[in-house]
Amino acid sequence: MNLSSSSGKLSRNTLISLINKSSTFPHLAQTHAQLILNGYRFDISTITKLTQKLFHFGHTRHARALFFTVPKPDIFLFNVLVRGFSLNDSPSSSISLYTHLRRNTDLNPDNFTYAFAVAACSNENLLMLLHAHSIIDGYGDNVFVGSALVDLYCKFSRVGFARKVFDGMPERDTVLWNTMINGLVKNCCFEDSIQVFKEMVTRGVKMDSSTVTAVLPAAAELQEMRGGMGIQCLALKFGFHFYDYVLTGLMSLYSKCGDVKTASLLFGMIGKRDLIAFNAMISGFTSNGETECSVRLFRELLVSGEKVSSSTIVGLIPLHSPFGHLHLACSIHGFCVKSGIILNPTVSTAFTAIYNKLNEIDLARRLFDESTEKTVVAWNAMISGYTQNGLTETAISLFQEMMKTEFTPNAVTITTILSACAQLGSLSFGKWVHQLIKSKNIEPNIYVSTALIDMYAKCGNILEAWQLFDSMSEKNTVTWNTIIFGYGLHGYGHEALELFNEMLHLGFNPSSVTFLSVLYACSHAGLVEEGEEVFHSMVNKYRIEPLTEHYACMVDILGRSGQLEKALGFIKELPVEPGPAVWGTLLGACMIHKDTNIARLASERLFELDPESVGYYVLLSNIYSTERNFPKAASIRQVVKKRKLAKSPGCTLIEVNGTPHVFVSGDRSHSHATDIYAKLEKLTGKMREMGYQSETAPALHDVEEEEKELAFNVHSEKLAIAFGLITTEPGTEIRIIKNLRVCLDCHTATKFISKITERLIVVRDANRFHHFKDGKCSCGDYW
DNA sequence: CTAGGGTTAG
Repeated sequence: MNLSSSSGKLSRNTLISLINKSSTFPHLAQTHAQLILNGYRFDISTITKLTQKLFHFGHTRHARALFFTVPKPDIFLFNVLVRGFSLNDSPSSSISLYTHLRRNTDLNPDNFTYAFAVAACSNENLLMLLHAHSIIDGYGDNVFVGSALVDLYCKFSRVGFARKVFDGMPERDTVLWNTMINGLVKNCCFEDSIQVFKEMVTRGVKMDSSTVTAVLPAAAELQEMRGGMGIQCLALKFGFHFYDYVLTGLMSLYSKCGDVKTASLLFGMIGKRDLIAFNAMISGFTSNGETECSVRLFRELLVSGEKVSSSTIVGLIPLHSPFGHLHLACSIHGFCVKSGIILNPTVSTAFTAIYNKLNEIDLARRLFDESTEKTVVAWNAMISGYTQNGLTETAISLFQEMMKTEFTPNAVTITTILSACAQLGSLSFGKWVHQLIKSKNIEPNIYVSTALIDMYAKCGNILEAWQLFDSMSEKNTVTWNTIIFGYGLHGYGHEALELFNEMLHLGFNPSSVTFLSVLYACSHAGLVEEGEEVFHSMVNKYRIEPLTEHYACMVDILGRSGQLEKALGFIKELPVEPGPAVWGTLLGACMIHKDTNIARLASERLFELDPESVGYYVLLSNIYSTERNFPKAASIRQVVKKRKLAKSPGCTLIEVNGTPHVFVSGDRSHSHATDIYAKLEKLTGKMREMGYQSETAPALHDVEEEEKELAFNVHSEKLAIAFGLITTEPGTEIRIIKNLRVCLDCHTATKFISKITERLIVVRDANRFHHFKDGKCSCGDYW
């Protein structure tokens, strides 16, 4: 059509319709010319429409120029401009225009102005200022303004403010509810978002598919299948059309909750599957162990020519599969390198984590060292890798290296390092970390507190552990498990049982580990009936299937109390094949009660099941020694020698003024060696006067003394105690850590020493804690 | 609507 040739005047409506129909910028420019020719260049409604369309085509500069030709713009035109700038990546222009409007015109901003200007805020202060203005001008109650405020406060992570605005609104429409739910989800307040959603449903507010799309990720994140299905049912009831977005959200929910079957069904229903849908499905398959499916889907994605994102890669890494996926992880890694996919910190950390889980620490470390862009998360992954693999010293030194960088440890770092600390038993370092938490203002969340409790318990300070536990406002099952285990570790069986009952009373769900901790506590305190009762309730009431560890604990409880036949009967009736842990426990019990027949039976099974382990050989040879069958005992030791099975040497650690000192059996290398031996000699004299005799009976457990001739050697434990006595003030408590179990002689000797020197001596051996005080030990000679 | 690191376990 040729507009310029038309002779008659065009009406305003015709022009507006022409503007609306313009599909390209040149077309629109032509319409603009028509508009001028027809005398509408100052007609504000026509100009406004034109401005809107200009913004639509992204011609911000033209729109701005046009605006300044209008002599007396009205508030509507201003609003279009404020909105237009902010939609076209120029939110600062929106704000300047708003300022101009307030300062230089007589116009009053309206609800649209505020809604649009709020959306253009680039920082929190500005937002608050506009919030205040809107209230002053009487638009504080407007839903449009309210929605914008809620949205922006959430974007600046000010969930509390957003919530205040939301709660204060006298009327709320669907968009406002959606905005609130969406904002909460984006800020990881999943419970709250579901709460708001439920309130919305209860109040009968009309939902739409955006509501569903917004709330589904929260259900998925909480792995709340029931909640998620409720949402789905509601959506069905309200008869929504299941848009691809909703389907993707639902699929992702099922995928995260482990129902990949339903997820893949939904995946098939999605009309146009985008990358996000693929990623969710791939990661669902992977975390469910169906790695072939995820790889297949990944191939499909590659073939379709779609781009692959870093989420795709992270979703492919079989982080949650148990073991044996090293090959897969390596090939995905190889694929990334080959196809030039940049390992961003997230992807790189995911690889580090899987290598750590597969005990491929060196591979993980190489990746960590190579990554140019380290993050706190990467440091944490590496430190936790060392901790999980028992390399506690390396973990701590890497942590110290991190402290020298610009990275500050966060709650996760602290949790990990506390776990390392607990393994190591270093109370002084643990206390230092505790101080660090306070001084660096690290968020004392449940992980940190639980790790602290564990650290104090394992480093010997059960009182501090209890006080921390007692002061915690929020506890979970793991927290309870930790304190129960701690009490068991220190031999306080009755207290552990009391805590267990309190936990149940408060409605916490006991886990498999809970029962392990309780049974463990029973075995350390000789609570046979209680142990049997707990085991029974675990199986029959709580329907928790016992693991080998639970069985071993039961064997320990029965065996220690002398009911060896009963223990053997228990083993024979096990529904599973008993492993070395079970037989080993029985063997240990035989040692205490000197039952050579059952011991022989147990050790035969052990030599079959676990020929590499030395401890059992030592135990059996000790049993023969008890029977004074020395040739047999010696021949067993020969087997150990022949097979070059090394037994870890006994050593003991003591910290004095924060410095660790390590002693081995018969150690003379220490700079204070002369003083230490002199002190021991003096003590032994006093002990003899009080009735002490060296215990000649063989060691009960896997202790230091291996050969008869080593009997002259002083065990590392006594050396450490003597050193502690001469280097600390009288009355100071002495804490030592042994890598093996305490032998009978040392146990008796330590009791005497605690009496003579009036010291509290706390010993952590390979198995538990002993508190020696006034000639008695907290274990009641039952260990 | 998709993605990385953390606490308990004879």
